[in-house]
Amino acid sequence: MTASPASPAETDWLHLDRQICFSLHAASRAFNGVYRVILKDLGLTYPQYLVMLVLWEQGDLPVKKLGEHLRLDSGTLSPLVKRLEGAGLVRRERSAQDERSVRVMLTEEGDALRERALQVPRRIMRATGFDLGEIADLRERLDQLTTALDAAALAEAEREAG
Amino acid sequence: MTASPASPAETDWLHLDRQICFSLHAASRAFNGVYRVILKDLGLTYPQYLVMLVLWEQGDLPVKKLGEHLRLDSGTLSPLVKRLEGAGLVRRERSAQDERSVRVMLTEEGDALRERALQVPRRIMRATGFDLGEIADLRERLDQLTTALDAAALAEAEREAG
DNA sequence: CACAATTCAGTTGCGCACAACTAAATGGGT
DNA sequence: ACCCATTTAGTTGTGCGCAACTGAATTGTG
Repeated sequence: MTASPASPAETDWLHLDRQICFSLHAASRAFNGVYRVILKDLGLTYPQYLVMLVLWEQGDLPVKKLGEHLRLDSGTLSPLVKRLEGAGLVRRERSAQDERSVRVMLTEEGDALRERALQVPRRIMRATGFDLGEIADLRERLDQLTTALDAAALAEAEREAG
Repeated sequence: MTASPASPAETDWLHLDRQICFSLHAASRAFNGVYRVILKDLGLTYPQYLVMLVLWEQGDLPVKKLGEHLRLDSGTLSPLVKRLEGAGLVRRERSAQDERSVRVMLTEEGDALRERALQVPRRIMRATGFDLGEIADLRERLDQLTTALDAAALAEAEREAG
């Protein structure tokens, strides 16, 4: 078999793919792991923390809007919000104007948790070992990747349907 | 509380954190989504594909070694491998030398699937819109991140225990 | 040799992600 | 006014990830 330095041989693509998807998969889980440890103090999981961050920043929101901010659907959010409600951090209230809509509102306790959460981001930053610039750069790449991937997934899905 | 213009005010950290963890979370799910669509042809999920990639590359392996390659424990791997076995892609065989160990081996069908999987990496590459160099660069950053995060999670866990 | 500690696979329980579905409320078109 | 498509939450089922545990086999130590 001859060497092909320009583009990898057919077979090597799988090896490459293994490296790439493993890296992202592992990074995501590692991130999740650090958040899990740090958030244990607050009694939150990582996705629950994401929901709380949105509520602290945006104020009360209907489930639908929450889902748009986080790209999560009701299948994920409904039980998650229910657990936050069980923890006393959040109330749910069906809208009077539109009875389909359910507004998720911070309780006093949920609002108070924000103070304790203020320490989280710096502990995460320290854990990454990255500075602000590196994080911003990584974030930009990831967002770029996400945009491209979402578009591609849509195209693939349509290729199948249409 | 005095203002500190050099670094963001206490409150802004949460906003920043929201952006960062959302970006990684979203990228991971977007990646997963593209793989899901593309792998549907092969009848594999994304983590199942990862396992198959390792087996195609390394040959038969005990569950333990599989877990080391993928950083997954038996709680995740046992049922996953069982499903691969159910799909006829893999056999499990308890080692004669060490009866604790279970060897995961490709069936003929599992080995044959490799041919059809060869098309996957390039479809993924196309979906990302990145070239080889950009992907390699991103991969390097992610690995760097994972290493730092794993070390930090360990340190946090030890801080708690000790 | 005997006994304790360790290793390995598997199970259970919980939470998340997502597809597919249900049910109720709303809004538009005729 | 009526019907129908759409919107919004929620439920169900499947699979992954991880912690905590069980049970069997192996290894190390006295």
